[in-house]
Amino acid sequence: MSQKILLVDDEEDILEFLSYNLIKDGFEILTANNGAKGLALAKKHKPDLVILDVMMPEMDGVDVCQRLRELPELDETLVLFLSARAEDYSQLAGFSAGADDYITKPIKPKLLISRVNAILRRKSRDKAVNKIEVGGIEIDQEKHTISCNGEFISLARKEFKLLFYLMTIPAKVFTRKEIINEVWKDAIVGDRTIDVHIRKIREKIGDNHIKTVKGVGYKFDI
Amino acid sequence: MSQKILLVDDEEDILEFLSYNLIKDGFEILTANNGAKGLALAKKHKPDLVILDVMMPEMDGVDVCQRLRELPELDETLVLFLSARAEDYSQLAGFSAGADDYITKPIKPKLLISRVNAILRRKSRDKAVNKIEVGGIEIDQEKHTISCNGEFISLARKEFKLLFYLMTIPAKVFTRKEIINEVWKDAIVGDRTIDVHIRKIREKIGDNHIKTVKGVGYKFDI
DNA sequence: AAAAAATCTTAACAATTCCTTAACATTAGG
DNA sequence: CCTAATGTTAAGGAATTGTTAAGATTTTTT
Repeated sequence: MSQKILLVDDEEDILEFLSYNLIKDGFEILTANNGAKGLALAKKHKPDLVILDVMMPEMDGVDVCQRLRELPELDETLVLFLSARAEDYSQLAGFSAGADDYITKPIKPKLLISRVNAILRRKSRDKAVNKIEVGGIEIDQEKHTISCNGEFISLARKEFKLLFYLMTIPAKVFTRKEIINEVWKDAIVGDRTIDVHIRKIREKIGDNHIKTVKGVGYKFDI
Repeated sequence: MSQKILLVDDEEDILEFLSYNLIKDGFEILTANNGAKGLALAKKHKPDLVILDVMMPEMDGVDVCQRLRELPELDETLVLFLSARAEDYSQLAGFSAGADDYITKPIKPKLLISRVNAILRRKSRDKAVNKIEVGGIEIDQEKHTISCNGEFISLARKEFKLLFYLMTIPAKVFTRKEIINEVWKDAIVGDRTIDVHIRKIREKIGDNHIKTVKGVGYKFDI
């Protein structure tokens, strides 16, 4: 499974140069020659990493990064800045905009590749924590999968989020309020909505794992 | 009641950046730009959490943490390290010095906030009284279960509330009035209602634990 | 961009569990 | 032994959750 990288730079030369080097190293590459296009591509393809030039006309790298960070669906995406020199502005502004790393031009291929690899490796390591296994059921947030005694089951987004939340503290009863706050951060939904999702999860993983505590909430148990 | 966080870092930029993000999330913030000041502030204000930069001139984060841990009045205080990279040194030394968590730079606001919330939530959960064990019977409010010699028994909501209340002070006789006030805060109910619930609890956990004190009330005993 | 598919939410109704009560039985304590 | 307090039981009603299908919404495919 190769990793997707989005390159955003206004200079075509640099795009080509970066693409060439990264493709050679086995990455899947998307490119955009301005910030707006970059944002659109990021939304669509959810790359693992975005490499952003700080200096671009109209929407600069820092702007793009800030906009990216506002999108909840891209909270897994990493950002690496390219800055003309190691100056204060780009480092600090980029940093507080949520950059994960930066490299300075002129770009040396070897350094670029090793930096990109390092940052992506770090990501996958941080995420390794997001695996929970309880009583024969394993849920993996990174891969977005559950396996039930070795058999893989596909859950929809909300179903997954709900089950994952219940599994974070096995046997704890989560109140409907807690569930709504965590799983439906964005919207306001009726009470029956939770039930329906619980039902679907039970349909898929079996009735014995999610228990109803009437008047209180639900819990995941063996 | 907002929670207090003390930030200790020699870089003013980072202090500002962290302050900004944490204040936005409703925390009360104290800052210090070196280890000694940090220690002094910690003693004075007893923050809930101290966020420590590992790398600081003179007294580094690990030192500060060790000194903090020697102060009995701060045994409730949690420590989170900031380390430049995820290197072995900072992780290992930090944890053996008594750190509760660490995050690596560059710091992402969302990750920081969620880590901080997680760690403080963990603290308040551990502290809350939600488990009582008396004479082989354990009642767990979080899990909403009672286990009687290792065997789990399910209680309905009112039954649970009533038993939990009686168990809060073992051997104390609770009057009917007290029970009504605590368990039936909302509604007005007849006297027989209590009896019926007591009966159901006895049916489930055995007759030997809840004793009737005629004319006064009930008590939980071994 | 349109169409198709998958997902999410809701509303209505069904099923279940829980709570309360009333009526009557039993018991403890004077 | 008498009486007030508590125990017991079953039944109805209340509250909560389960289920289903249909209409929105979102995502994916064409």
